[in-house]
Amino acid sequence: MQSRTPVTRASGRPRSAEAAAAILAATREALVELGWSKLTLGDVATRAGVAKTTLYRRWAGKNELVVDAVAELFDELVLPDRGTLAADIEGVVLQFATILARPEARSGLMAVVAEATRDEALRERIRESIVTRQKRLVLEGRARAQARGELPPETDPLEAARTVDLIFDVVAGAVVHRTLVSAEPADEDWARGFTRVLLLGLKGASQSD
Amino acid sequence: MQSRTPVTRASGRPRSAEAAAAILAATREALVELGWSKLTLGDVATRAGVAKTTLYRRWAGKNELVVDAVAELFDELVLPDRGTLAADIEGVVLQFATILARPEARSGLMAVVAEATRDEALRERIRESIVTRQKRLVLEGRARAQARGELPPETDPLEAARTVDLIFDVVAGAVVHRTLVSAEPADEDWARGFTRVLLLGLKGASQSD
Amino acid sequence: MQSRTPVTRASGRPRSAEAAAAILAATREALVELGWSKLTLGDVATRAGVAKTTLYRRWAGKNELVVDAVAELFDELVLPDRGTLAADIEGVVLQFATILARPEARSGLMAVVAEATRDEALRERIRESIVTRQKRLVLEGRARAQARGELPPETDPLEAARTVDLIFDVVAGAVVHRTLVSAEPADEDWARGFTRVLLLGLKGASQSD
Amino acid sequence: MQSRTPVTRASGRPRSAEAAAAILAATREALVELGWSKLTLGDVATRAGVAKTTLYRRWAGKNELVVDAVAELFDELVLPDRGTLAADIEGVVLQFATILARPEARSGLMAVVAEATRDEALRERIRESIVTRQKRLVLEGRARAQARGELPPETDPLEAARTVDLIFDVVAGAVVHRTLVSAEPADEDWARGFTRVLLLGLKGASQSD
DNA sequence: CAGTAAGCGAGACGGTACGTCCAGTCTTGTT
DNA sequence: AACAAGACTGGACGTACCGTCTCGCTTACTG
Repeated sequence: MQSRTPVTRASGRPRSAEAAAAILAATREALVELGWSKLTLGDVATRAGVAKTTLYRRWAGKNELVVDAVAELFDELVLPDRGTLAADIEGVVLQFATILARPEARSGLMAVVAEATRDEALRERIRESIVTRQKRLVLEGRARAQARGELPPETDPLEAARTVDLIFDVVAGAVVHRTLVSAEPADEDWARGFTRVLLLGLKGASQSD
Repeated sequence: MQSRTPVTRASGRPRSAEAAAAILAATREALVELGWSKLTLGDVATRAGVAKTTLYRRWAGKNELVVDAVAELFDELVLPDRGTLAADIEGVVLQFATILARPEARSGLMAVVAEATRDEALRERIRESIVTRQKRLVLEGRARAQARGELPPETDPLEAARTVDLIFDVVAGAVVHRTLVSAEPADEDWARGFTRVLLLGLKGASQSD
Repeated sequence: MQSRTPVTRASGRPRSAEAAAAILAATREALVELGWSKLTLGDVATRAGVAKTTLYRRWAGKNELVVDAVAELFDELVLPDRGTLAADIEGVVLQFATILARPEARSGLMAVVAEATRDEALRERIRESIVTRQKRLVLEGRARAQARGELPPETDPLEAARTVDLIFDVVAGAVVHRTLVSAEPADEDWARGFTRVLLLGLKGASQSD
Repeated sequence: MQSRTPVTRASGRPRSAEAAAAILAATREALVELGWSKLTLGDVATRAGVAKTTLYRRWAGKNELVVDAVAELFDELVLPDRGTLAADIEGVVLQFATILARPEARSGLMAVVAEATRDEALRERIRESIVTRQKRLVLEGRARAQARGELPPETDPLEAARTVDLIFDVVAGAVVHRTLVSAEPADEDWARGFTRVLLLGLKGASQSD
């Protein structure tokens, strides 16, 4: 995720590659069973079959560890090709809702966002590992719709970027709010209704520009 | 917020009314300075000039206390009468963004939502104290728009309720996601763009029903 | 040992008297089983059925705790009345050797002395709790010998004090060195030989003054 | 101190001779600065410019290392020829007190003795490296006094050995107790008083045998 | 208006987790 | 094979809070 090929040939025993994977898996497992607030790093280390020091050597604390553990979950998201833009969006919305239905994602994501309200570095880490990385879905979706002729090619690149951000916040925000704050399921019906409003809104906005 | 009218006339010394207010104020103060995770109930008690036992006699723990402390913040929200539905919505969106810019709200709200992912009772408490209570804004807004003739009177009450929920999740979710996850400001420009998409979407959806 | 009657009526829950006793007993028990270096305060707390915090609330660390635990052991020493000064001294020497044969005394005393080489406060605590307290034996022995007419009443008080110190260092030092450094038993034969040399030396020195 | 002459000609790279010396010197340096309990083998290795593995290849642990480091200090002791037995003894006593005034000796010696109370192998190592080695001073002193005619040649070899042990324990024990437990200086005055008592006692004891 | 039941401040209590430090071992590549 | 470097497991450290408890004191309703 960060260093590809170490330029300076490190001396001493190299860090175990297995350890990092085991720790992240153990973190997700513990999030499922215990949730954020009862997750302890000592317990994660034990589950991973690793000493606490090994864990602290690689992550500064609970926040950083959980961001990394949760970020991997969202990499599962793919843009399905269902033939129409509306169907594609509905598909992503449902996938997203499915991930947010998993306890490790629910608990981990919100807690980390809460912590980030007071920690600029953590905020940046979230933006980098999660937000920016997943905006790819919006970009792909638009490109595919343009290829199909459903959307015209964008003319103003700045405006286009602003629209991508807006779509991302609206989609992700609505799903998160529905499932976590309102605590109602984001099922197919809901996804269909939401997608319709979103697409009509976007279409109307682009025409009346 | 908890007991309205005590049915069983309590004997013994009654609970100090000042204490509750001082504790909630101290909680918000501590949230500002320390954030959720570093806020300790011992510290809150000290700030409020109260013993820890007094605090525990009224709230079961950190979560419950913070829900109450944060819920009060959202009672500030009012629906401004700016003449058009679009302007009214923009006004509420900006007010909401302003509250979410305050550290006690950012940190407290998200943390409590995170905890609620694993605590049904807390989830219910949030729904009751925050979500349901603030849906009044959507209802008022619709009523006012209908009075102005901007919207037709609803025909299907079930569909109408579903739309209220959708609007609430989209508005609240988008603002929260924009400010807390994407960590970008929800300023006037953004509010205008967002409102336009939302209204066009809703209008289109209601016509093509 | 320290506060007789609390003048200022303490507020809050009073400290448990049983806890202190249980902790000191547990400390001696752990010293027997584990020795100084493997004794951990967490283990002592567990044995005493007490939380670690309770232990730390009363003692600053391992050193202070062990000084107190060991000091009590030496309070068992009494000056037997065996009829002659020589016999009395032999008796004390053997009692002292018996105590030093107990593992909690051996291990605890020397370790604490070792730590005290770099800690003036600890040195003072040892002097107060052990050295000064046990010099009473030398004083009593002299008084009894004077009453029997075995020793003349002292004339120069400064010289007398210096002699008490010398006797104490020679007796305690020889027994400790014999048992702990040379690692040979301080049995009756040895005690008899040692006492004879000591008494003859003291008698000779006082005559040739 | 450990391997005299390697019988089996070792293959591979031979052990660095400088390393051992550097480690022992670093150990004494660390004892001075940190004392026994805060001395860490990692720090010693760093000071000696050596890897931890090198250190562990030669010593089993902290105890063994410190015994060796401290034992060398006592090899400085020599029996001065001041003309009379009394003066010779006073000289050794003062030399011994001087060494014990050095922090590396105080702290290291007592700590190692404390550890030895629960470790027979370490006890044996101390007896071998320090006790037996330094008894030479008592033997030399007696021989010299006999040559001068101050003492008669011994007749009973068993009794003579017992006396050597007694003298050693009394001298070493008194000095150690005086300086480390009572925490008073063993200066010239004290040495003179102590020596007088010791010699008179020994003389009296040998006459009345 | 005396009695009494509950509330109150203070702070000790049994626990649990923290994040750090060190012991002693192991795994690299280098000498 | 010894070496420097440094990651590894394991375990104790001393601290910080949690939520409970036990004090002595205060307050307002009740009989």
